[in-house]
Amino acid sequence: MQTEEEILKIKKVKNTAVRTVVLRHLLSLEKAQSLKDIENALPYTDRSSIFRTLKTFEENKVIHSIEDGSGMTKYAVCAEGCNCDPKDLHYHFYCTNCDKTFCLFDVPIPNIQLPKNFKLQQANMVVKGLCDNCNR
Amino acid sequence: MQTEEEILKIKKVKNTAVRTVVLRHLLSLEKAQSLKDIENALPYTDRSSIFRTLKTFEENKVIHSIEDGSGMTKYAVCAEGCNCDPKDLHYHFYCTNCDKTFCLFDVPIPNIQLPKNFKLQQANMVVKGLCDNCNR
DNA sequence: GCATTTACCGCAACTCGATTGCAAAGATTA
DNA sequence: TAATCTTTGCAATCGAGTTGCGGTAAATGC
Ligand SMILES: [Mn+2]
Ligand SMILES: [Mn+2]
Ligand SMILES: [Zn+2]
Ligand SMILES: [Zn+2]
Repeated sequence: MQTEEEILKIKKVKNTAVRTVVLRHLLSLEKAQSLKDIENALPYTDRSSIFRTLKTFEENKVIHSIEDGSGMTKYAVCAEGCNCDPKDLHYHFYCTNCDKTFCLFDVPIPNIQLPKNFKLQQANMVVKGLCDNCNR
Repeated sequence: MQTEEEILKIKKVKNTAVRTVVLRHLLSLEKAQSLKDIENALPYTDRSSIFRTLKTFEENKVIHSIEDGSGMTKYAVCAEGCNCDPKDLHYHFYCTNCDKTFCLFDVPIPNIQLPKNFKLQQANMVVKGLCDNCNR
């Protein structure tokens, strides 16, 4: 597991206090976080600073965003070597019981046979249901 | 192709003026529509009435909603026989050039091998890229 | 080191899609 | 018809996201 500093260095994002604390927070949780989640967890850091940090992170592929249908965009740290290309596509799971959203890095995404002449650039794949913890 | 009246009858939704015109509008376009799209297209119908109509339609599986990442929820009429179950899952395509979002009913969704003890209920699968019209 | 430029941060205000309270109008039932 | 339930339109509100701006800090040039 890389440290915040290593990640920011690799992705060529300048290290600042806010960026370090936001990235550290995202790394510390397996669950994708919303802006509000982060804001609540880091009460001394301003919302707009967190917001701009997330934008910067996303532009530089430190994190990727997930639209899970909850009304709030969630953010998760990219896997090592991720370039946010089609090859880095993976499912996300949203648990309808515990509200947890996370990356399913280990579930293979099959080839998507788009209609003739369509070009794939990106995807937002959210699978919804019960996580192992809630399905008992 | 079923008429509005037939669809509402099958789905056991009472037929009203607003419902008929909203459903007719959705049926007339192949592209998924946002609340604002519909509002603009039906200037004499109130936004909140359209909003509540869409909620009613969704609850009764007349339509389904799509979070395409554009910031506005889009709505599309369910296919005949659709129950909004996992078996009715299909991809949606969002064209990053022309902003058109639509159902890919003909692209098969492969089995998703969720981790052990996870239960699939629903999914929001949005593939993004260039549609055939924009990819030239 | 010191002045200048650039980037980042915090605060407050604002945008805009979504949602709700409420009363009037319409439909259904007794 | 009278009572009841549903739908509709209007206005207000909510809330996630976004932006303007002035202050602070970091980087750059001399
Ligand atoms: Mn992910
Ligand atoms: Mn669809
Ligand atoms: Zn769960
Ligand atoms: Zn297009």
